Amino acid sequence: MTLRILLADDHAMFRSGLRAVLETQPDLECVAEVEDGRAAVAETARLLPDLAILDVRMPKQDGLAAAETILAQPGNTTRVLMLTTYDSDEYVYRALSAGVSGFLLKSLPPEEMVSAIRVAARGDAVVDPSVTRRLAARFAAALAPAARNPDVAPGIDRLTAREREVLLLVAAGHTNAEIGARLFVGDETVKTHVSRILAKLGLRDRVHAALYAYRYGLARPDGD
Amino acid sequence: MTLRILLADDHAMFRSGLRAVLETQPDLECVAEVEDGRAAVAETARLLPDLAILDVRMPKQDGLAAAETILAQPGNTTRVLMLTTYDSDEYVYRALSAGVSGFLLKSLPPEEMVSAIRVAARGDAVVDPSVTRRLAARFAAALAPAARNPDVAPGIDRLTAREREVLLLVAAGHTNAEIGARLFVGDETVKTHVSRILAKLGLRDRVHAALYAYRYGLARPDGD
DNA sequence: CGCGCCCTCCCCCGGCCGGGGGATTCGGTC
DNA sequence: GACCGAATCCCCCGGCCGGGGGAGGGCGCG
Repeated sequence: MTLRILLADDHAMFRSGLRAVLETQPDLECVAEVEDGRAAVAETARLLPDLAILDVRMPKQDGLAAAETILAQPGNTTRVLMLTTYDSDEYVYRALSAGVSGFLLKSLPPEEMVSAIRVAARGDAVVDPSVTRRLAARFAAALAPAARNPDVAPGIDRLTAREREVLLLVAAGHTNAEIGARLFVGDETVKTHVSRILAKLGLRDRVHAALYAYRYGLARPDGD
Repeated sequence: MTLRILLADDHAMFRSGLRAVLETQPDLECVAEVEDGRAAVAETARLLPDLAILDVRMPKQDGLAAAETILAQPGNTTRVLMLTTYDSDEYVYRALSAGVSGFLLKSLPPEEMVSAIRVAARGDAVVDPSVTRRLAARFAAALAPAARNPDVAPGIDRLTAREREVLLLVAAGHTNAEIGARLFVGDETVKTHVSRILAKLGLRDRVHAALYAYRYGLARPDGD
């Protein structure tokens, strides 16, 4: 089974270079090359590739916006790998929020690029080490205040780790299908999680679940 | 300049295997081997290695606690690489909060282990793809609100007084029928109001309407 | 008066949601 | 090995929800 890949970058030189790298691998097939974000979205919808490799900077629509559009499609199965020349905090946060499967620098050696593509295609995520470092620091900083939160949410300890994860996504306003796509599981599974959450916390529906999360500071309304 | 490394794992077999891998690299030197967390902390303090490779599960004190102790030392210069057999969310969060430079599965191929060691030693971070995936999901759900901007509710002025009233009740978690009962109108009427609210504000469903209300301070999660 | 806006109610319909089952796999525990 | 919890996926079904219509009545304004 070959991996069908879409390539989006405004530099023809870079595209052909990457394409050449892909062609060294018999199981990787480049099904489309586009040079702007809008075309990336359109071609992804048309060809349904397994993976879309998007440059952050592109004309008409940048790669971040394109990634958000693609990953927000109901029933989307295309994973997204973001590429950038220089890393930047905002880009990373926005990309991860959108649910991309990878965030890499263009300076990555070809063989590592290939392995990253395979990782992303199977649903795992790969982030450049220099980016991971700051991500980890940010994560640690944001986790510290959460640890010393006074008002403890009643019954939250009865939830499993996965259920808490789903609860936050519900609170962010996502549908079951979207949550499934973001967590790389079926929407049926998400339904089960949501049902258990509601039962364990004694809540009526997902709106109340969202209120619960906000009331006890587990989530913020502006954190989509 | 050689990298001085401390190895902590309770399985002698694994230690010798990893040590053998390290010895294939002229610039990597294993300065100590220990089999429990307490010894890892003590030897790190004594030998001041550049890198400590800690298994999560160890007798006396686990790798997480050891990492926290080591990294919390004032003036510490030893980076920490965590290893685990099976990944688990809590482990990762706790490890990253402590400030480790890497979190890898023991199943990692030797050559990748070596490259990860170099990444960690230079201060960047490396996280196993399967772990990164869930980390990204968690990040998207919980951390994104870090970069936010408060505003005046856009489009709120386009709502009629009645619609604003309904919006608050939706945000409080009421169903259309409940809102109808409270306002002494039919639930059909409430449906119309809700539809207009969603259309005017460009929102998708009542959950997003609730988020909108909280985000712009129109309502509070604890104010029913 | 005619017009527009708001509130109210109604019908159809497709889709998401939540409850009720059940099933499997995988770890961990006893 | 037996048992249990967690996570994943599956089916059925009734109900709420949201979109797209339509259709009255009240109220203010030119």
